[in-house]
Amino acid sequence: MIRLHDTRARAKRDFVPADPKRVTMYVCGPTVYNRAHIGNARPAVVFDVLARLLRHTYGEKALVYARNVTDVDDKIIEAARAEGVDPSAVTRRYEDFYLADMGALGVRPPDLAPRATETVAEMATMIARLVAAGHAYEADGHVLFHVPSDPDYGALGRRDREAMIAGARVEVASYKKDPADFVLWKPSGESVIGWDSPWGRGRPGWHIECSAMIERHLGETIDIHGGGLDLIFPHHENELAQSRCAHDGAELARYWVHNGFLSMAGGEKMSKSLGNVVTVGELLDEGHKGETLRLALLSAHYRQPLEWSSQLIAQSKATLDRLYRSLMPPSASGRGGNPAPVIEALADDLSTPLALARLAELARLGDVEATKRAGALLGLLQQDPVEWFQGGTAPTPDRVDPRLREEAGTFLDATEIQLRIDRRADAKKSRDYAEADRIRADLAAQGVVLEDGPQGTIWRRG
RNA sequence: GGCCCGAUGGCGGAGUGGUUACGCAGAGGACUGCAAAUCCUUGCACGCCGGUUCGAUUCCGGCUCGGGCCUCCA
Repeated sequence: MIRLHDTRARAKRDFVPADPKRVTMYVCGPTVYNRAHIGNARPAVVFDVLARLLRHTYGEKALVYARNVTDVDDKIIEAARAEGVDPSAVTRRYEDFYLADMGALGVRPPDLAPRATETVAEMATMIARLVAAGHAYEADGHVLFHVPSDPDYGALGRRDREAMIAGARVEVASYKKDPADFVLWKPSGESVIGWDSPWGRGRPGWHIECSAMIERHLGETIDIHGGGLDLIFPHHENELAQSRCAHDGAELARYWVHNGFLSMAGGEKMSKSLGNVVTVGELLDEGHKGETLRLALLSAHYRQPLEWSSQLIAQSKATLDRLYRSLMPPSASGRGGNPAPVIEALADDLSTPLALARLAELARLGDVEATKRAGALLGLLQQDPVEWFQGGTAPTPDRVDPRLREEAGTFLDATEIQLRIDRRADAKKSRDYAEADRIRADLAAQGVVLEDGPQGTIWRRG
């Protein structure tokens, strides 16, 4: 039995899908106008683990997991204008980057990755339905959702109307009937991306995108809706209201799951507007492996804040070294093969810290089979251990930060390293320890660590 | 101002009404030409003040501190 913390109930609930043969999950994906930062990667990794757990529980084919791509948005329009290119050039580029970055973190592509621009017709249909039902109105070229028409509005974020209006940081547009009303459709000028509609040429508001994509690809009511904590209000609140009002009261999602934030040193939230972000691409270019970053993201429970630091990365690397070492002969005994303790930890609201502790225990026992199977649920430990320790490609000049280029020039390939190990073995045989130590220190300076074992010398990249 | 979340050792992070996981880092030992890795041993914590209780880190109340949201945000 899987238990999940449901934001609406503010409590852990037993997860019971509407149809165990077709479990549906939707997670808000990226707005593609720049590179993803490591904070953006947290939901992708967290819900990837949840998807793996659901597939393990209900069957590989039983889960339909959709993660959208928001490819029409004012920031995209701005970015395209600044570059003097078509918005689609911007969105295609950053969608590709996103998939590559997430792939590096071991995130499997979702079953569906619908784009907003390919779902505009469905959005218009849903908007028209809301207008006809009296939940939305046209004003000054816009179509707005009328919040007072929905008595249940505000249940997800647990806030009442007065609080929302009192706390509003944004000036209320004069054409709104009610200060809380939000945009479903907005007009596009001639030079701006737009679609023809009953309300004139325009483009969709942000919230309606997800509602329409969910309706089209997953249905009126889905099992799990996921995303970052900050999306609860207004994004998910609005999504929920639109969908429920367009679907005769049918709930949009049966469980709402939200991940907490990453912070930078000092505990401050990592965000683009604060400018304290580090992108996944930068971290990879610094030589950190995607799997290390993934483990770092999973080291805290998904609802807890996680402070991102170089120490966290270093510790994650050390942990993976230890885990991978347990998979190598001769420590590998391969007995048992039961990953249940890890799976049980994940089933309890995705407790990755407890799961990782139990994974370490399996590794310590030398239970290779169980360690690998449990690792698969977490998206870890699926490489060949030798590849983990010795893998790495010579950085090419265009990929490397200029500050690192000098070091990059000294990258040693496996053949060269073996040559030096052989030379050191000769030196040791003739008891020339000074020369042996010099070779070892020289390699260490270039990031290659030697270990003398009973089977001879093995090496790894530190 | 309103709403919400959190506070466990040097660090990360579980869990529990009574003996407080685990990992990293630290210390000592074994092993090693010396290291590294590994193994063994080991020190270190439940924000503050009350209450309930035989007993509270755990339950309740208050406080302090930190974080998030309040229509850009994962």
